Amino acid sequence: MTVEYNPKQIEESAQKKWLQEKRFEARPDDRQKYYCLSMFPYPSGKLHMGHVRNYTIGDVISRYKRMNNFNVFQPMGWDAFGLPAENAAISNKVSPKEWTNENIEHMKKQLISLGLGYDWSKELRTCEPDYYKWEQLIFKKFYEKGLVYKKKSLVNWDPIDETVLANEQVIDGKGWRSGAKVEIKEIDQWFVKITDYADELLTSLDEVDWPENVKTMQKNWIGKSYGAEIKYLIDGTKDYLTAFTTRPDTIYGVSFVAISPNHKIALNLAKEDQEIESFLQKCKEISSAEADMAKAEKLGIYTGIEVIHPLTKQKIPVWIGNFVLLDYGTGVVMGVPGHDQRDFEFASKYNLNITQVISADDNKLPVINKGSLINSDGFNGLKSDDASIKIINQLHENNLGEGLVQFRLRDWGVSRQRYWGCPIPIIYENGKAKLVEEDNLPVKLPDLPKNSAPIPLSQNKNFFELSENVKRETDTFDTFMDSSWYYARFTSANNNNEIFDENSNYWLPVDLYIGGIEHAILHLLYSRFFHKALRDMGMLEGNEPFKKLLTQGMVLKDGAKMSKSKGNTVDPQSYIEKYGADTVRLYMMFTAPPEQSLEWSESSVEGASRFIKKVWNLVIVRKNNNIKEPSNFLKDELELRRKTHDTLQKVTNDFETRFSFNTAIASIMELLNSIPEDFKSADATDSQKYCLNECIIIILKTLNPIAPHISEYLWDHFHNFNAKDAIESSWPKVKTDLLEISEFELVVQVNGKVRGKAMVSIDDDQTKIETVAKNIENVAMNLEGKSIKKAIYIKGKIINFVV
RNA sequence: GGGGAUGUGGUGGAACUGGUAGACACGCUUGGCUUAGAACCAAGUGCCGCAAGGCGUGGGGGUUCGACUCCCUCCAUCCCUACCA
Repeated sequence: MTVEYNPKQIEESAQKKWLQEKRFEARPDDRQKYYCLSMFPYPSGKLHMGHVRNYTIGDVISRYKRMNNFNVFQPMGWDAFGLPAENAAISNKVSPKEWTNENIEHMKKQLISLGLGYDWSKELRTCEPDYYKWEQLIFKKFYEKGLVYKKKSLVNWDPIDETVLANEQVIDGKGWRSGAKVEIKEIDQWFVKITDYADELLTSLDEVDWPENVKTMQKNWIGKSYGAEIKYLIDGTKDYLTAFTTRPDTIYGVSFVAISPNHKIALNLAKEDQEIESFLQKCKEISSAEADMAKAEKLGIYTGIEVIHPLTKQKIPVWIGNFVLLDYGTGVVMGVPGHDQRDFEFASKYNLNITQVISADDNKLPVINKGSLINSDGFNGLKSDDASIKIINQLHENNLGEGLVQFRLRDWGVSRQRYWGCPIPIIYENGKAKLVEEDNLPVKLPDLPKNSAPIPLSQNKNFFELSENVKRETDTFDTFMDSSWYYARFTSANNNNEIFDENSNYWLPVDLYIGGIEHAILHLLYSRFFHKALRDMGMLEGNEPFKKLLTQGMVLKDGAKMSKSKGNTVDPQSYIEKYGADTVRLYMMFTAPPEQSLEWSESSVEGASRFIKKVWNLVIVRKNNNIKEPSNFLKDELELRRKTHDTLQKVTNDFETRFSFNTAIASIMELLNSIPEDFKSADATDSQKYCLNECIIIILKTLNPIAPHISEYLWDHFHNFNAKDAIESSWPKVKTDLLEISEFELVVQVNGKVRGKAMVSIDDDQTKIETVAKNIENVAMNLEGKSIKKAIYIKGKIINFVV
């Protein structure tokens, strides 16, 4: 009579036990530390599949490391400020605070029910004054270090709702709620000088163990380029337009200069010229998102202004182009239609000159690649790179330009005109910005009146008006500020006197950071910047926050990201209830490798559940009777032992070097399938029982990080609650002497096609192998009447006859 | 537009260093058990073909004794693009 598997009961009691015995609460000790961090969630209401996947990966690795005697720290918290809380407040009439805290309580229960081994004593919520007080302090230190400044910048403005819209709230140029045509508006905002660290953010990527693709994305985002700033005298004035270019070698091909619609000159012209005014209006209709701007049709208008080419002294028209960004470089570009795709299209459209100044094999314009110069008086025949240097030198001599390093990276605008965020700790005395004194931190976010929609701080007089001449800043921080340093605060989470402490130096850096690939650039870049700035202010040690990075792919359904708008979401909760957390965890880890996207499949969950039940049925009916190791084993016994240790070796390797959990699980399944029936029967011999016990122990141990509840339960059961070691410690060791093989299956190919197989000894030399291979009937048939040119033998694998 | 990925049976995926393509699982088919179904167990399952055999890793080309793997080129899908987190 077997006992039925009841996941709910087993899992709840295990989770209760772990919390009671504080199994996952970490403190510094003598062991090697391992800080394993998964990106904390936005508390949107309930866990989604992406969370389940992310956190399962983190927990599996944490538990594996714990079994290998690491001192593991795995905390969890909440990225609790942000836009969705305000949206919920408007539609559900609950305060963002209540909504957020209720969500957190619910999601925390869900995380616990997944069996995730977090140190909840270090839990953080970014919306708590205890947390953001320190964020305000960091801002203060940034300010004092000169890393903060205010400047005008562009936002999406909804004229009906009178609010600033996020890019995602702008749909087809209209506000998502009001439907009003969105306007681009310029307002004064706080910026953090991340560009001061541009070079180091680039070079210290070499210090981290991150996926190459993420490093490449960051490098390209920072975008260090070498080029020149070239001055074009505005005809009839003494003023210059300065353009940055990475291709000074193409300067003789310049046929127009384009300025941004937000450039001072454009704005001035618009005051007097109706046509330009309406053109600028039109430009404002495109959302400020880069992707939208890039997709928009390239449009321009002639300004009537001409500039003097610095070398040829010819007159060149100045255009306003909707593709020129004010924030990048100088807001002015030189148009070289012969050698730039976008300039080529623009020039073709408006009938501007197109001159070829770089030669190419087929001379089909535009020629994007570098080459030799032509039509460039005095520089003809030079190679591009060489010519660039000489041209820069000549410009420099004439005070018309100079070589320059330019970054694509822009300073970080941290101001948000919203309620549910961390207040920026600034006071204006007679309009002059002043930091809030440290003793007066935190500047608390005011509560809202009951049942009130969120009121921006700028409309909350009680908050901002301290006296007639003294007002508070009413912008709140970008939520990326909140998430840029939480990894460090976890290490000192309960210290109310200091932002960081000696525990921080023990735990940091994060040994493994796990999160979605969608954060590959912004969040990771901001956190790296914070770490470096905090280091330079003496608050943290080390150059980089995250030593190793694992970017997990997304969970898809029907080939698309799960989202409410597409209506293709799958709620993990029902699966946890139906199958248990162990099955959900196993499914998540089995279905795809961590880095790849995972296509949700209902029926595959059944498969995971079936395997869990098979393990249950195997172990629940037997006990480890401490059978002594026999002196001799029969062939099939040795075979099972070999398979057992082979599996252990494979799983260890998959965990340790590849994070390849799907293949690890596949090999555990294979091991379970390979147990001979008679080993499991009631009249099995002691020696068979010994081998089966060994196999069960390895299965339970290797399964423990993935399915911790059932494996721990069965472990205790199997050992009569009297095991020598706890399952959650001591990863088993491979008995390598069991793995040696004396013969293998040789694959025989003729001209690369498989024609036969034979068992041969691993020690046979090539001559002997050839003889055996030629004697295989099908091989002989294929060799008949042909002469063998050569035979290639790869030891332990294959022989290929070339005929 | 720019940047980064991915593409293998009906499905998710495996093949780690250029050496048997399709491990493991889902699904499906047949059989067993059952009054019936569910569950479970056994066998089969890349495609074409009665078979011998041939074809086959997004398309086309190349390197190699040998290519899912390396090179060139084209196509499709996904992520990021600075105010979603």
